[in-house]
Amino acid sequence: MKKPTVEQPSYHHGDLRAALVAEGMRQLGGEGAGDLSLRGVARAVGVSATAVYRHFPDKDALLSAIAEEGFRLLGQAQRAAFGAARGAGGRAFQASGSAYVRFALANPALFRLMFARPTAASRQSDAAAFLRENSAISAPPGVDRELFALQAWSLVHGLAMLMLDGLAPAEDMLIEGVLSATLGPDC
Amino acid sequence: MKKPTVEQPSYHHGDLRAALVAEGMRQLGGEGAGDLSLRGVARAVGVSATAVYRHFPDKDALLSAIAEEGFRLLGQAQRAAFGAARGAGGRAFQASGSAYVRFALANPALFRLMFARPTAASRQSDAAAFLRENSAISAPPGVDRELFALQAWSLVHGLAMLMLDGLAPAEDMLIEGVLSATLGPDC
DNA sequence: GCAAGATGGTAACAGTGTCAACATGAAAAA
DNA sequence: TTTTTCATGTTGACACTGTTACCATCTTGC
Repeated sequence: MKKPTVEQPSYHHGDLRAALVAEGMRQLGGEGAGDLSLRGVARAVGVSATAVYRHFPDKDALLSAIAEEGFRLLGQAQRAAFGAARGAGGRAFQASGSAYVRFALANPALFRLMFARPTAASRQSDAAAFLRENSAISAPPGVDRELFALQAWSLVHGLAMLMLDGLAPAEDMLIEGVLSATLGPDC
Repeated sequence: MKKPTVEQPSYHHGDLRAALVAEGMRQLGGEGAGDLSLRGVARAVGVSATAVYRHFPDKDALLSAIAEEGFRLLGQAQRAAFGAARGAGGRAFQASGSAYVRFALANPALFRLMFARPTAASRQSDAAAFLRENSAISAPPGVDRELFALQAWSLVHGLAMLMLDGLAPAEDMLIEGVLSATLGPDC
């Protein structure tokens, strides 16, 4: 019996876990509103609400998985921006910071979700690790590198949050202005 | 008929709106968990769930009122720290920033609530106004004051959020370190 | 004193997260 | 191949939530 590569409704879904995470990302995508419901994503995937519990112990676990995927994408965006700017010969670290903020603005609901959970402060390591590495590279000589990293992270994270909340206008020029003022012209 | 100053159960509550906001603050207080329920605060106040709707059009309005009160307290804490530090002769602006972060750490749930609503980016003016005023005073000469204000705000807000999320250890020394590094030794 | 409006309560509805019990199908054991 | 086992998906139910329509009570201006 051949494996059906086309969509063919069957009792077993195949890879429900991935589908749930993907659908969750989709519902949060764009300018999407705040909270998604477990039943909602299950419905969208075409599966019963309780089927989710075969793959996640509870709703929070599903949200955490989605957040994790978000952190993966964020790290990826940062790396891409860093590489591109370094290739073009300048301000690579600042470029990665700017990518951080732009990612938040492009995926507001996802970004909020990623940081709105006191639980599970473990798996953010991807984005965090990137920041630490590259801040070590980009730190001005003579300053504590850990401190510089935290400072840079605080700056971009705070700016992203404030813009998301509408407390600062979400303009690209403003992002560059704030970042270059702190990170210095040679980052 | 004299007005009873002691607690005496009566059909009409007296000042239910204020009581609801107060109870909401109380439930969010301390290390308190995430979200509070409309029915929950109503129950705690000793009133029916639907009585809330005589004072707030919906749950979001109640949360907004609580958030507003939070902003009032935050501004108050900042002002106090600023005044005290100036009296003691130094680093007043940095002190207000440090107060910002410490407020967030002392009231995690409230702080999250305050900034977790895309709606109503209007009434934060209290804390925001304070920041603008005093950053104008404290800005180093020759830099855009609006930009300096936003930069400072981003830094403290980001630091507060990261510490709340457990992505940076919530240590007082670290706060001072991050703030003094950016705001300069003469703020 | 009385009508009117502000403030409170009850009952109900749709929607949610979650659990227990059952159904199905695919892979392991015979 | 047949059988057993186990991961995966379903149905039904429960307690809880925000919200609405309607009824009860108190306060107050005439």
